[in-house]
Amino acid sequence: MNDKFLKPYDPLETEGRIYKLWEDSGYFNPDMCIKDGVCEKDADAFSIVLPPPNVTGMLHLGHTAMLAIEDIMVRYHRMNGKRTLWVPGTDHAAIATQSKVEKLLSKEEGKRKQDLGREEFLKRVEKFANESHGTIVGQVRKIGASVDWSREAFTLDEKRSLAVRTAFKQMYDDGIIYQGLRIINWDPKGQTTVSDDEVVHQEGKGKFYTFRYSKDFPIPIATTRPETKVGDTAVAVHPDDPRYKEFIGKEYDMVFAGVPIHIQIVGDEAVEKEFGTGAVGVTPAHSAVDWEIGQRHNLPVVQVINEYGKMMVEAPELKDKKIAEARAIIVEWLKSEGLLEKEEEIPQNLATAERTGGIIEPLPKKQWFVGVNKEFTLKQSNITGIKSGEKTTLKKIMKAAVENGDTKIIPDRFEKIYYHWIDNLRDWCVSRQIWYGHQIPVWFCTFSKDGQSTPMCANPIVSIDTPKSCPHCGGTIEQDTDTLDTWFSSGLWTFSTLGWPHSAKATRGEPGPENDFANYHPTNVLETGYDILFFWIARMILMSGYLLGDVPFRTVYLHGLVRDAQGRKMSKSLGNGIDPVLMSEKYGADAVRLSLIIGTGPGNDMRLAEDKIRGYKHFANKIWNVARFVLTSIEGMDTEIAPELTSEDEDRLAQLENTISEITEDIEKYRFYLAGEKLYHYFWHTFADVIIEDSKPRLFGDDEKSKASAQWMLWTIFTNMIKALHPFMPFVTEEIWGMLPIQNKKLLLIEKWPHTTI
RNA sequence: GGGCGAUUAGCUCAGUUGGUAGAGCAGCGCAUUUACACUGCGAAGGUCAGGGGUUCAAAUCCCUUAUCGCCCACCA
Repeated sequence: MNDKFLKPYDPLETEGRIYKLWEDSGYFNPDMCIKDGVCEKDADAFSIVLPPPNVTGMLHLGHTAMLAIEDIMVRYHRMNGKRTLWVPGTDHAAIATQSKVEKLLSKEEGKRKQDLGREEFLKRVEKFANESHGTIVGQVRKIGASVDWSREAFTLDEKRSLAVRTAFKQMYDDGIIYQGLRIINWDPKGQTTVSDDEVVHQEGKGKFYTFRYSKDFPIPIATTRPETKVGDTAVAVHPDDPRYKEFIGKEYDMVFAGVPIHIQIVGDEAVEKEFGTGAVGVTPAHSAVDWEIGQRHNLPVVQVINEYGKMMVEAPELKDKKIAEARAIIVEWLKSEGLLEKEEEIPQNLATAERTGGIIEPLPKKQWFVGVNKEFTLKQSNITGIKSGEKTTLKKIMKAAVENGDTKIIPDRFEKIYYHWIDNLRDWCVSRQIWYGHQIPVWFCTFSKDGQSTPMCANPIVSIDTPKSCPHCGGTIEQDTDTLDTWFSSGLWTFSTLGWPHSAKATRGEPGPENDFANYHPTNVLETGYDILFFWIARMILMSGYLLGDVPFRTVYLHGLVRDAQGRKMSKSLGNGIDPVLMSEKYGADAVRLSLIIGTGPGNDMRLAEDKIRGYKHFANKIWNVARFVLTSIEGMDTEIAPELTSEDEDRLAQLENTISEITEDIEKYRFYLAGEKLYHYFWHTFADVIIEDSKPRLFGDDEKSKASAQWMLWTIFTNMIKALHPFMPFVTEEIWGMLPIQNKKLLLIEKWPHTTI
């Protein structure tokens, strides 16, 4: 027996070595598995893409949980002879990464990105992203994830960039992507637009002021934002409101807080008679609702707040004042003029930008949008309920994909949440005024003179390849300086990682990366946290549905958030984060994995304390000690030929079969927490505590037949359990497997999953 | 305003299609020429948040109340 068994199991010494063994074998790559007969060329596929971690830093326990769950599925299916592919990668995470580097730049060098210029700044971001990438792949290895590194992708690399430009062009040509002027969410801190989903509402209190523009104005209005009222161009009332009906159509000129305003009274159904004064001061430039009222009544748009959150009116007392200052000045003015009728405190949600925390300012801006209600013809459709060649919309596709069961979401309550999101979905603003990301593949033809550029040709040039000059007039062209929302490129992830658009016409069946798209798309499972259901999952269904007429994955498995022992979200500022790498080094990756699997169902948040991880370290050691005992007990036994078994041993093996078949079913039905718990419980409290203890007198007794039966029974249970435990605790099981006396042994990684007769 | 989830042992949580309540950690007692002290054995600990209903049978299904948490939403 190996001397190693004389000491307790040492994960630190073992894990790096074992991972290298796996990686060197090449069996994370399905092509290699086919080549060596681990699986058949025409075996069923099991494919999964790794949700690409952001290159903003390092992995946290949420990532570890994700890697553990996915690795369980992948190892299980690989052991079952499937053509198993797990594609790894990282996400450039546009805004998140850029703002991180901006912060570093300011902290370390006291510089702003403008001081460096776009090109130099982007070099810094790339350097940062590269370092972060190195950390991340190291962590992914440490956890034992059996991803195919030969297919690693990055959302901003050349191949993915081609996919992005191809998708953009097709959407533009179909009229789905358009440029439009409307109210967008402006983040003054990040100096960019953000999408509706990137706005986070924070509960707070606000003041609700009721006032009149002037003594002579007939209708009082109410607002939480007095500073925007200098941009009002109308007052809207309900058309049936007896109090105000008679004023509809009238116009007034006044000077409000030193700013001349022109107000017309309009009747609009959107106004609620019962709320406030029953009249709305309409500010088309600084409120999405008011913008729509403005559209309906052809109201002028007067912008009074700029991109820096400062007033842009001429009145000297307000000019260049910050929003908060302007508000105070205007409230003071209202008071001094005797125009303020009421001031109350009300609960109010503050809209902030997800990444920078900046307070969102609604502003009118010309941006690029993906139209979710725009009709187009879906040429080829595999989506149930949508026929090939039928006219449809992105919204309909997204809904049909889940409603008709082409994609299932686990737990299913999230399907309802998903539908609700789609029902409320508005056009997706995809352009960002940041530097890091996929630059929009649109060029404008301009004529430059004296530093002034004027547009020449009316239509922009949208192209996959960079055009040299304007194809219409031969003039010089400039690329749109904006970049795309990071979720645009992540939306393509399931197929951009598999070679689309190049390998879209590849031959099914022939192994090799050039045929990945045909061989592995749609993917089987997408496993990720429920917090990115809208950001990512919905966008993937959108992109895949539109570009391929297919779903991106058959099943979505959502895991919960990992919280600390007190139930708080782990964060740097709280200092309560548990570092997965540190934990792996202390207790072993197997223990960390198991602690994140057991005791947590899909979609539920979990609390994790270090004690739990320690508990599973003990389990790894228990497996180790059982291995030692079994190896000692079977010395001299023939592991090839079964002896005659006692009926008790037959029963024990039947119980093993039964347990494994339950575990198999649990894994198939995505109940990993149950499978893990059953493995743990059976191995420790049935096998070790009862079966092994009972076998001791027989092993050391004189009855040779009973001894042989006991040996065979112990050996059979042990080897099958090592296999069944492997997806959950890959390192310790592979290490033990390597020391077992078995003829023509392969890596446990590619051993067959224990099949049951049941 | 709408929707969702949670409430089970001191703590953290499981409990699959309803069939006598389970684990880890903590704690208590016992055991050291034992494969394993990163151990074993044993005991203790729960009117499954409250109330009502369906059922032969409810932690599980239905209704309701409470508390906590989350998500969505253009009440100015």
